[in-house]
Amino acid sequence: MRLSQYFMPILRDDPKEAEIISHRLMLRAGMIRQEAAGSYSWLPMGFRVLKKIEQIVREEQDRAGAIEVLMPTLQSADLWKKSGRYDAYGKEMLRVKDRHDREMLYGPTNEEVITDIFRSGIQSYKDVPRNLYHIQWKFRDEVRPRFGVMRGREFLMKDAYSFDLTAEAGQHSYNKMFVAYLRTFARLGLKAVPMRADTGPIGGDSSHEFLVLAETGESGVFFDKDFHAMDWENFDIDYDDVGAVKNLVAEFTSKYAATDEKHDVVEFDARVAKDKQLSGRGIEVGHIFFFGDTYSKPLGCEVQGPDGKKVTLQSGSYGIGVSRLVGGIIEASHDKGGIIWPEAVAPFKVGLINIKAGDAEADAASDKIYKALQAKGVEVLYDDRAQPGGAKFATMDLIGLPWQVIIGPRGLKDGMAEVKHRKTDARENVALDKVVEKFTA
RNA sequence: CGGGGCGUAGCGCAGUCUGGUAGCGCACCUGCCUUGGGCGCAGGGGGUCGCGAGUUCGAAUCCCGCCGCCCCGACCA
Repeated sequence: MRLSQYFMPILRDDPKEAEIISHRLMLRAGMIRQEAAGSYSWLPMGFRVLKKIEQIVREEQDRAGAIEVLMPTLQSADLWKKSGRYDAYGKEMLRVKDRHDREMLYGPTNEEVITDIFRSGIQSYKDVPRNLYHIQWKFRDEVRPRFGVMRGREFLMKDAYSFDLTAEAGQHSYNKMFVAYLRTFARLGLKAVPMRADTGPIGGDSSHEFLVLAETGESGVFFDKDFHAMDWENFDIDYDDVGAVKNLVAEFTSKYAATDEKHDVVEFDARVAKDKQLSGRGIEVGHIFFFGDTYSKPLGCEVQGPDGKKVTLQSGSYGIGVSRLVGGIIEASHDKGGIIWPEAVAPFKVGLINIKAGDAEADAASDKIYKALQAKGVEVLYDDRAQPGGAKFATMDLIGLPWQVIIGPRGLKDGMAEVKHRKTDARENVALDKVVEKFTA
């Protein structure tokens, strides 16, 4: 993409409404635009990142055996009345009426709908286990939306729902999602620590929140320093190997980690040596629950078992805040100059800077590399505008593409381009005809 | 929902107390110059001053009502 033909409205000054860094940088980099409190339009740069995160989440759900569907944003109130949540949910649920005065709502979550869908599609114990998920916009009418996309009212969420014959089988479904989350966040370049979470009325310990450590997080967190020494990248595992999956979950739940809501000082002291006790703040990017028959029972989600008797299914639900992750990744990865995108989610891999746009030689060299990168399928944003070099560097640092290729008279006289790594600021002179292979190797 | 604050050009702000032709910086447009870290010179465009009603010869400014947005707290992917 040529920047001269793109839509990337960057701001030089910080918008005053944005307090936290990710919100400021997203606005300044022209990724989003606020439409109302907690409601944002996604501009091209932001949308590209959102789609990349969504795709990684999707791939890891698929790999774990979940099956993608798509449910509507507007739901009928009927199902919610059956489950008892229509009244229980309170003002956070946006309620609307259609032209026939029927009660509808903008889905804040989908347990009711999915359970109803699943119920009507299956009859036999042979039809389980299954895990259905979708990636859809949700609306929760938060009292106080804030922090940009980190706490919007409208947000993109992946929510998966598992159905099993027994609680024991359900636990395996839960464990698979746990592992899928470890894999997902690792691919996003994040270290998201699983922490025991409130299960509400269900009890047990089958609920975990995944928190990205960041100063601006909304939750206080307490955890064992040993978490940092664990292997957060290699999660190759056979999802059908019940024992192996269980062991991996056990490993990542063996050390103390809790949000301030669940923090137990006595237990912390007992399990973690003083010099290994860490505390800080975290951003909740995922939350998984196993809740048994809470929704299957009132909604009559049951199958006929091998013995001919009806069995109410056991369920869990598993959420990832996809739009929140965009902000979360920035919170975890930025510097004074701006955003530093992990390659997996960067809107473009390479930023090509033509320092002397308008100069025949610089234009020719830059155009050539641009076309060659495109031909090789390397995502490149080409700053071909006639602007002073300094402004281009500042812009490129702000939007945080992982690599910058800098073409200017200084290098051109030796037939060289400069390749800069945004994250480390490492610079390397590369012969013009070797630039492309640097990104295709 | 309690407390605090803000709404004036795309962004950041001054002007409001004390009513009198709507301003500054950045951004933008034109030309020249420049091009290795937000460059320089000259010229220029852009505003129902959040909305509505009032007071007044005259309202961004005063009065009344409404709306929107942000921050702190209590609640949440």
